[in-house]
Amino acid sequence: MTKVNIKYLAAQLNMAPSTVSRALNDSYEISHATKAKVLALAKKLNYQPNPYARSLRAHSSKTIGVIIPERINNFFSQVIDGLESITQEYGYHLLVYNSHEDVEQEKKIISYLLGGRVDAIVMSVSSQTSDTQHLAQVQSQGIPIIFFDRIAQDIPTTKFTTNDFESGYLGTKHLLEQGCRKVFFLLLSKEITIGRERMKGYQKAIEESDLDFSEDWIIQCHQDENQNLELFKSLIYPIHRPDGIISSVEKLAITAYHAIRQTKLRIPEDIRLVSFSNMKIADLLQPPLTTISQPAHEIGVQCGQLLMKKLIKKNQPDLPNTLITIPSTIQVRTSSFLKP
Amino acid sequence: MTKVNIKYLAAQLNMAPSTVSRALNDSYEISHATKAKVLALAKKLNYQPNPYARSLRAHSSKTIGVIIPERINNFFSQVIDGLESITQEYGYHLLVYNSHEDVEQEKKIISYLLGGRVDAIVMSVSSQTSDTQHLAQVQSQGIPIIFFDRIAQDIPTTKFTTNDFESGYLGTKHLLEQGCRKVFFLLLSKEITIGRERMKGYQKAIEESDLDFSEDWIIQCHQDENQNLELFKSLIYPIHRPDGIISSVEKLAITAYHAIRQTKLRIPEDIRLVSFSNMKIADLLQPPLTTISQPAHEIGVQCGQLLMKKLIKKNQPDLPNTLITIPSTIQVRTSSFLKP
DNA sequence: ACAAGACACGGAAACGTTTCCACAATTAAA
DNA sequence: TTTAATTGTGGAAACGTTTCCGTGTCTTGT
Repeated sequence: MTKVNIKYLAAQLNMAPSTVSRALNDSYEISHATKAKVLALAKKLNYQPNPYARSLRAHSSKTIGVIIPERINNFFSQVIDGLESITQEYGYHLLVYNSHEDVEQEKKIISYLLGGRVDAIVMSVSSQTSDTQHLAQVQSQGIPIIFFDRIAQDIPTTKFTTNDFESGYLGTKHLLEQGCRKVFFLLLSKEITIGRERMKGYQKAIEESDLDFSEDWIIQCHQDENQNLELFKSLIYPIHRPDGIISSVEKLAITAYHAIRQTKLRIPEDIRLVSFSNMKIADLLQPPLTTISQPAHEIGVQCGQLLMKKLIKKNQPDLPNTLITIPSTIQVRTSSFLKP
Repeated sequence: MTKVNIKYLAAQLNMAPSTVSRALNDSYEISHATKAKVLALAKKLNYQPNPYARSLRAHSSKTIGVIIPERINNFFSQVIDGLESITQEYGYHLLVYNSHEDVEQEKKIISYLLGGRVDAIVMSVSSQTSDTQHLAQVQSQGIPIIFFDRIAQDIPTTKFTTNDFESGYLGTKHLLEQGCRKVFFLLLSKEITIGRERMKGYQKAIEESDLDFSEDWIIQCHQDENQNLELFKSLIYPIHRPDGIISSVEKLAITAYHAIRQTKLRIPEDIRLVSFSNMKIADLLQPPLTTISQPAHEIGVQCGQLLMKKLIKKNQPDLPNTLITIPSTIQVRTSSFLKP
């Protein structure tokens, strides 16, 4: 039960701690014989180096902080899986936090992470985040930060998104081609960039059509699911209801399904629906949901690769201030498609 | 850009590092005047204590390791959310790992975690895990470990599960009541405890009936989805196909939906289906899926509470070797229910 | 045979905290 | 007034690594 550390090994072997350390790290200045002895004892006693002593000494924690706005969401889980697939190869660990779409929570997490607990941060900002001062502070401490999906535009670093504008455009275009004359756009929050980009794509598609767009076609939704349900029901009940809906996030599409079902309307006969979503089982829904799905795993992988390149070697340049776009794919299913 | 640490603060204030440290920790032996001065400068220079120096000194990392067999799964995400809701109150951090249902991966993760990187481990074992020697080693190092859902029975510690036996029994009973005469049980792996428990419940329900059970009603599934799909199609194609299926995990139920759809059979008319699942949108499936769903968030919360009680105070007793059961709830939907 | 380098290892400092121990200065008790 | 206790602070050690610097023993070339 006594902790087996380098000093203990050294004492057992009648060697200096420095020699043991070097042997364990396979240093060139240690003879094969000594290395063998050290490694044998280390294995026998099941020596495990203390990561904190190491971190303290090396000023690097081999840990990456990941902040996501919600955990119960396939998209984020896939991104983290992708990220982990890269980072674990290099012996990095993932500290994962859920901001619950709450800026205050986000700030709190960031403040935990300052002070060297992580070597870098990978995050998707909360939908409430407009002021990015707390994020700028991360950079000023010299901690690399990468944004994905929901990015903070004014922080100079690498950001990964999908082709949100284009996808919003294509998704809307698709609805118009199906004969929709009144297409609503479900927006989670004006703050988040992807919402805005997707909305702009939507707006462009609408502008190119001959429909007389009205501002109230863009639905600002709440965080609360029940509020959204009531809102949607009120929107689709009247005679002026939409015949098409494009949802910028999966959660809202789910609620839309519920609302439409409760009002006894039919998808796609009465209302056609398209949603951004990374749901695996979109094809099992009633009816199967037309999705615009993001290459989540790939995003995670690319975040990981970029980060490892930066962290593994010393004196690497800062992460370039660029926006990397990985295209989404639209998968047309029954929810938007009326067979002739 | 020079790191602001305690020594630096002390130099600026013309005090000893020990005084500064005590002031920051609000020690009773420091005067109010000094505390005020120190705190003011610390705030001004945005001092952040180095967590690794602290951990090294205190032999505690304020970090908990979480190991799950898959990330893209609502159940595990909910558990982690519940766990985090407790641990973050106490300033604990979560290091999350995905074992991808692979024992070797699991062992590797465990070995990372030994050596003090985490103060405790919360995990659900992989479906391949039968030998638990690597898990026993964790305890021998004095690191508390808690299992949930998929537990390692022979490790003496607290384990959280749901009433798997009972749920398996009730789910099967429900199918029998719907008139099923041949009910298959989908098993992910014989190794995992919950699979076994659920299966035993199934077996009891079958035994109590007048059906002539055959061992091949229990379907050992693969890890690979496509293999399962082919397997299921071969099982439901012949005339001796089942008229009821109970799936011990969500993933297999999804594949069963696909298989049944591809063979042009109907749920529930031809085959009635029940599954253990924490899917949020079971009611939106075609047809809505009858689920036995676990109180995932609550499991996480209870893991967290137990762990915090153990970790916050010194010299707490070991975690009791008990099995805590939190009941699942069955939600009957169309997939298993034939309206008269 | 002797200087010069290579080789193998030991000693000690450093990373940033916390805490044990010591010690003045002040206050309370005798 | 002397002694004892209290209060506020400083010095230094310790946590477990890694690494800088030093040093002694061998080899090698001249």
